[in-house]
Amino acid sequence: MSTFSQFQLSSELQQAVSNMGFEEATPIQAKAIPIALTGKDVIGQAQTGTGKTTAFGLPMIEKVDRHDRSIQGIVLAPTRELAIQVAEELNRLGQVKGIRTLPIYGGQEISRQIRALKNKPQLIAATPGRLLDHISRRTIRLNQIQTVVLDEADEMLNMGFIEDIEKILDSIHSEYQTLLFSATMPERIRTLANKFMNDPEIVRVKAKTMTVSNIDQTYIEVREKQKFDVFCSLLDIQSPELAIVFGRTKKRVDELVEGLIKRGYSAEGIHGDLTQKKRDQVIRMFKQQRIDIMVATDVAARGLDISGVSHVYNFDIPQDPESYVHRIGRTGRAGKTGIAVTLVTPRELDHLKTIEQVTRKTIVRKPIPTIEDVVFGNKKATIQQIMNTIDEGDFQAYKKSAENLLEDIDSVTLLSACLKIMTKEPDHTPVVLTEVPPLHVKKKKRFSGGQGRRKDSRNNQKRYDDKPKYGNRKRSNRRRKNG
DNA sequence: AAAAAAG
Repeated sequence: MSTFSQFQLSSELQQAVSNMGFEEATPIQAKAIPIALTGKDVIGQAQTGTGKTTAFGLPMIEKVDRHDRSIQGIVLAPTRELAIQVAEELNRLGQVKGIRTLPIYGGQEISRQIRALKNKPQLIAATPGRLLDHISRRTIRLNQIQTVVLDEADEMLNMGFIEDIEKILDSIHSEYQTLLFSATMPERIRTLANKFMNDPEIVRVKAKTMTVSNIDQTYIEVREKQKFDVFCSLLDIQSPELAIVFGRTKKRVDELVEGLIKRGYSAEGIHGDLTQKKRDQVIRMFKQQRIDIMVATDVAARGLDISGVSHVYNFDIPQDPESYVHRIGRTGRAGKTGIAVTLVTPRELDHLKTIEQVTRKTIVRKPIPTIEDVVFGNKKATIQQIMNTIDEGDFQAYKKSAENLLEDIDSVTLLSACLKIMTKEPDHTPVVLTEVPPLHVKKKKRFSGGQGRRKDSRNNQKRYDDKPKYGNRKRSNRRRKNG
């Protein structure tokens, strides 16, 4: 068990760490920080939510020369939200030493960023595309770079950023230290490391500390058409403080938000087709708990660290096990237990088994909640509301009426009536969601008949006639013959 | 097949 005081950190950074309330280092921090402080390149294999930002942030900030007002370190991240979050965290860590970090990402007015750059931040947290833009405009110069961090490198690879990253690294001419963090180590990442890193030391954190240990994982089998109603029942029963709901597509997210609002929940959606302004605003509102449900595509699956997320709902089961781990990792943070519920249609059950195998954790089946469960849940929520009001006090104005009422009616009858009016009836406002096609899980490649894929229209026409997209199984079995 | 990211 390591504490931050064991690291060779300057007193300023020790102060910064204790200001943030950190004492014990997480495993990745314990392993990566001492090595990174010596100036060596580090490859850290760790999931999100393991305290990576601090792991690379402290060594990076330690090296910054505060009297030099040029950019001395960059962090590259796969999504805009992540870049913003990393910048916030680095700003907190660097505050005592007076080191500032600027987030640089697409979708925000570039002129605004250029103005902000005039304030001379020493560190930058960026998405690759916009950083390249700045480099070509010469609004960002990378001739004093001491440290480069590649955060979520495998995700940046998946999103096709590797070329951009190489361009960025090629344009740095100073001598710098590289810290690379990645949950997995595919070949392409190793190649990148070989090409750009200098005898890196690899540190691994066992998959066990993969953050899912303190998350209560369950699933409910539902038919597609029931999903929305079942989901609303869940919300009523569990009354989450702060919940993230994941949908499979952007359209789906929009429809879910609309449906939830129709039923009186306070929800907002976030996905890549919204303006960056809107995205920033939704994240902010959610963090301030001005909305308690955030509906998202996988844009919010990785890395986002929002304190107090009590529940994660997979309205649609995620494509791959890795995405599952990332999504549910948004809850159960900072030592608290989180709750993750996944809605699964019958034909997705196999896929759920695959996820279980990969995460090596049983996902417990729960029955579809009954009306009674919902009524009970609503009653409980009402009682909680009353308790909260009592805690807050400030109901002097009602006491006289209460006393008058109690003269004629006994307290149990009176309170029962109050509970009755306050308790929300299950809402049945019809909400129609566009069905998402059933998840097409990748299977082992089968002998394709040697034809390969043809793109000419004649062939397309034929395929269309032969294999209706969602035809029933018997039919397609009968027709599987030309192998 | 979907999502993300430069405009």
